[in-house]
Amino acid sequence: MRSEYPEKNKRKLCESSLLKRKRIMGHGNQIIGEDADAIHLPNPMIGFRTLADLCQIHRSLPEAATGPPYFYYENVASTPKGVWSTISRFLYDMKPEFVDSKFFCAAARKKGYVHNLPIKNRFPLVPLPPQTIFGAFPMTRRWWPTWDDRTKLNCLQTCIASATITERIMKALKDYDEDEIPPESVCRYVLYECRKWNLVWVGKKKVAPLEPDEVEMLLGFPRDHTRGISRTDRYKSLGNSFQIDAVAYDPLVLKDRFPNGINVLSLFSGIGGAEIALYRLGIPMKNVVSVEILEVSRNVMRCWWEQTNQRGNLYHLADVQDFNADRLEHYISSFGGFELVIGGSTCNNLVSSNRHHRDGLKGKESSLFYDYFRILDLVKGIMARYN
DNA sequence: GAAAGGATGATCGATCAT
DNA sequence: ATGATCGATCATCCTTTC
Repeated sequence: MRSEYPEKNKRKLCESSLLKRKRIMGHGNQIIGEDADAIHLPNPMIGFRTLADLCQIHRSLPEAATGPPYFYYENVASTPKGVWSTISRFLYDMKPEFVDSKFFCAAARKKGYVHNLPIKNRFPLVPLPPQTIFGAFPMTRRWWPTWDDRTKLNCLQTCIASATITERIMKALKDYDEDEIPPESVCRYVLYECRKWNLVWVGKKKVAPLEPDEVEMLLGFPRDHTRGISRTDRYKSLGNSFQIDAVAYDPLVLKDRFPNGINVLSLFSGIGGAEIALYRLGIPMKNVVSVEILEVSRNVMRCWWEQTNQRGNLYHLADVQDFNADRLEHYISSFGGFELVIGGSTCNNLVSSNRHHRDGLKGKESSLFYDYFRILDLVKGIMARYN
């Protein structure tokens, strides 16, 4: 059992290291020294919950971070050193909230969120999705060996295991009876591959990767949300998206605040995770300006928008880099501003699974974070003028 | 061409052993 | 305290198949 103390100590550590960073920062916001950008990931990764929700305390926001608009930014928790402190510095010195979706569903997904939403009185979406592998896939229980102790899946990625991997596993197990525990080296090998590729037991000594519709379910999307596009694109777009239940935990507070609905600026929308979260929370969307570079993903979201008979307007744009002040002025003057700016920028150059270009925020795709900031800051500026 | 298959380490933190 | 080991990870690139 872990006491409360380590968590608090970590917070203090985190705060003091931020202070240290500020002291060390030279002119022009250049950071000098290694210790400067240390943001520690919490363990367990349950965000501000222990302190805020249970104790009902209220966090104070830096002046520059307060809305309007509300904003919600997401990216992967584990990044090269210094990335989260840079993100935090740009986003008005707000401390990221790190949350693992395994506290909301049967699959892990460790993410960091920077947002200025109130953190009191947050509640999970009901009904809760299955919290364990057996809950999500009851049929696997029949085949699950006792020596595989997994109860949750790891992060759902953009690719699945090839047939050669699952066949190698089957071959490694073929000499052992079903009720026999194989030698330790065999178990280690099989478990290593199962964890790495998120394999589940679908037959006697047989493992398989998840199907696209199973990934949809784990991530909280409607069944067959991504049907109609290639299997490869389904895995890719799902692997790049939100876990709906983990995200929907946060904007519930908007429901009471804006009973008539909100205007949403959704950047890096993908297949519409943010919109689905708001929809499931029962927050009407009056106008959604959605920016997404991939046509397949835009089509998936538009399809969902039409099928669910959304009453609001959906405006789709392709490239965040083309989104300038004139365009924003146009939208803001035509429907009076955005209540929420939401999005998770591309993580390609941040994640460990990228062997070739893990270049941090300098990377070709991940540097689009700066466009998130640029656009958010433009919205703040324009809305301040209107008010 | 589009879709699928298959091979390809490194980083960073947590945990363990010394 | 300090080093060894373990464990997880919103992927890319080239080839093959259709």
